[in-house]
Formats: sequence, C-alpha cells, structure tokens
Amino acid sequence: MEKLNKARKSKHRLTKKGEETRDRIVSAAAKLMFEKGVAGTSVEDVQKEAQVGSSQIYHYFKEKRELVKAVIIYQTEKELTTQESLVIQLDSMEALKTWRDAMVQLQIERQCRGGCPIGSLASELSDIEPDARSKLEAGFMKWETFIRKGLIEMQKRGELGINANPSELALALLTTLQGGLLLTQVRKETLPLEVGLDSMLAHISSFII
Amino acid sequence: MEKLNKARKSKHRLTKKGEETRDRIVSAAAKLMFEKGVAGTSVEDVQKEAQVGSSQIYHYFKEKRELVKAVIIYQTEKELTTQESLVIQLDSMEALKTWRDAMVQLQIERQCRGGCPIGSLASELSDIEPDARSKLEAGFMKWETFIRKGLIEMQKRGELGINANPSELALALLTTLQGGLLLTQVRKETLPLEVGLDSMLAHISSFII
DNA sequence: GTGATTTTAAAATAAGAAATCCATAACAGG
DNA sequence: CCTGTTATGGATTTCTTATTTTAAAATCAC
Repeated sequence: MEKLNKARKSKHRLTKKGEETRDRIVSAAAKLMFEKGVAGTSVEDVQKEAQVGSSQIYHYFKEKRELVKAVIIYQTEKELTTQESLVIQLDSMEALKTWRDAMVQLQIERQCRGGCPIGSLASELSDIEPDARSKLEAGFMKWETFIRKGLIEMQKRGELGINANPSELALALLTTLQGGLLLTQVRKETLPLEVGLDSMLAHISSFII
Repeated sequence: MEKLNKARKSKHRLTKKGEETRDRIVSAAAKLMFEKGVAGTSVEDVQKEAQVGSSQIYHYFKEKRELVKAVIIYQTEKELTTQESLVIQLDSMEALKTWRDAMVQLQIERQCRGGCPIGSLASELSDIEPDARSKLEAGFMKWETFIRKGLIEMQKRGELGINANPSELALALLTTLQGGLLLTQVRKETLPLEVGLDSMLAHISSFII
C-alpha cells in the first residue's frame, strides 16, 4: 500500500496533501464498491464518503472508469496484504487449516456481506471492461502465486508427494475459495465456504506423505 | 419453462399474446443481463432487444426490479433444464466426468463470457436486493439437490463409501463449479474450471469403493 | 357483435448520475 | 516573498435512464 513516486504520468505530480486526498477517494470508493457494486456506487456517493467535492474526484481521475481501475489495484494489494497477515506462508497442512479458519472467520465478521473484494469486481467487470479484466486477472495471479509458493515449499521439504502438482492445486484451491465466498454471500452462512475448502484441503492432504 | 395459469395475481390475467410478449421481454432481459449485468442493462436496451415499447414493459412489470426477479426465475429454471439435458443423473463417476466435460465445453462455446447465469446475478444482487437474494438462494438449492441426488444414488448402490457425505460433496462440487466459472470468465480460459472440477472429482472418487 | 378488458404506440416527465466550469485557496521551488 | 503549479468548493451542464401519461388498437367473454 506504499507508493514510489516513479515519475507520475509525466504531467501532474501530486503533493503530499494531494496524495492523501487521492488515497481517501480510492479507499472510500473501494469500500462502497465492495458493498454496493461498481454500478451501484455513484460518484456522488464517493464524494460524501470521502468528504470531497466532485472537482477533486475529477482532478485525480479522468473519469469514473479510472477511479474503478485504481480501486482494483487498491483491493488487489490490500487482499494480498490481508492474506500474508493471516499466514506467512501456506507451507504446511497446519498453515492451510489456519488459513481456512481465518477465511471463514473473516466472512463471519463481515456477516457474509460482499463476497470476495476482488471476485465481486471480477464478476461485474470482466466482460465489459477489458482494461479492468486484465488488472483483475493479474491480481488473481498474484494470489495464486502466493498459494503455490507454499505448496512448492511443502513439496521441496518432502511433505507433499512428487506426484502432486502445486500449480494445479493452488489454482483449484483459489477456485474453490472464490466459489465459497460467492455462495456464502448468497446464503448468508459460511457452510459452502467451509465445506468447499475442507474438501479441497482433504484432496491436497491426499498427497501428503 | 411452461406455465400453469393458476389464477394470476387476481387482477390482470394475461391473454395468449400477452404471455408471449411477456416471455419475449423476460428472455431478452435475461440475455442482456447475462452479458452486461443487471445494472449494465437499461430498460431501453431490453425494449430494443425484445422489440417492444416501454409501455409494454411497464404493463407487465411494475418496475425494473420486478423484471429482474422474473429474470432470476427464468434463469434458474433454464439452468436446471440445461443441467438435466447434459446428464440425466449424476449417479456415477462416469456421469460426473461427462458432466464436467460438458460444463467446460459450454464455457468454450460461450468464449468464457458471462460466468454462471445464476452466479453472476448472485454476485451483483445478493447484498442489495434481499428479495432477489432469496430467489437466487432457492435456485442454488435446487441445483445442489440435483447433484446430491446423484451422489446419494451412488451411495445407495454401494459405489460410494458409507463414510462419504453426499450433501457436503454436492455443495463442495457446486462451490467449486461457481468459482471455476468466475475465474474462467476473468482469465478467458477454462483452466481454472477444469482444474477445480478435476480436483473435486478426484476427492469424490477417493470415496469410491 | 358489443362492451369491457387487455395490449400497444409514442411522447412527455422526472430523477439520477457523470462530467465540466470557474473561481479561489494552498502549496513548492526559486 | 513571488510565481507557477496543484488543490478545493460547489454550482452548472449534459446525459442517461427509469417511469408516467394519454390515447388508440386489438382481443376476449358473453
């Protein structure tokens, strides 16, 4: 969530205060779009939440679409941070179980609202905003890599059989997580997430030596 | 997709032609909302697609929200029909594999556009339209039941171990399917769906006797 | 056939949201 | 300080979209 000022798009470098305001807008937008969806969040809603005027929003973002792109980047980074804060590495069955519990707990705290911060953006935007789609794809890729690294580590250590395919298992786990978050959001209970992850973890543990 | 006229909401019974028009509106709306999302589909878009005027839409539906509800019911019924046309029952590993292949094939034909017809509605509406949410929940329930029935059948026949829990496996499979459809939509390739379903089928087959 | 009801057409209204403007204030670098 | 750039306030315009209205045409039940 930091930011290296590597020469902002040529024009318009931001001052300290400007950066703060911009961040405030993005996180306000992220919050609202997570709760109400992108289309369900008007620029005016963002203004109120971030305590800014419309001129400010359009000063920092050419159009709403640009703001949405910033939100995607913000959410992607934030999710990765969250993941890493839950478990340093997913490199043991124990770590995987801890992570599973933490994900379930998170949904409980959220009262099953909002599904996945990235997934819901993906569902809404993938087919209508190519630009957004590729950013979301990249976000998922990073997430997948985080999971895969842990599994590869397990395999290196000899915990996971050589016949296991960490790349596939990581993708499958992420896939089930996404489905679980979606169904949890619809049903307003964590059962689908629990059952989905448990099944996938059982599958992974079938490769444990 | 048929309709028994069990005394339409007291007032306003529909004539044959009226029913046709109504159906045309719903299926046009369903198509567009699948492609562009609910918020991304204006009533005017629906008018053009269905070749009707706005007065017709508002004659059959009190407001857009009502139309959306009709779309949910339509898509739920349609999806169930599709599922049953792919495989009569999911009551053997072979049937499960056939089904898996068919789902992947379907996404290829759709060029990975649109994700799941029910899932994408769910993602967009669950948290903002309680009424829609419960209808979507019911839709998923039916789907889950369809899967569960097959697994129970397998267990009855002694193919599936007594230690397997058909309810959980069915829910887990549906969960992974949803995640797979979502990630497939984002990545524009069927790999997540394939890997997810394969892993879950492997897990199920671990209970095979 | 006829009178009531349902269906359709076209235009008008209303509401909401995106984007623009213009004036003013704050700031950074020389 | 002084000056050009960046930041802000908030009214205004421009668009898009939902919804209503009015009235004519088609259809149905008797």
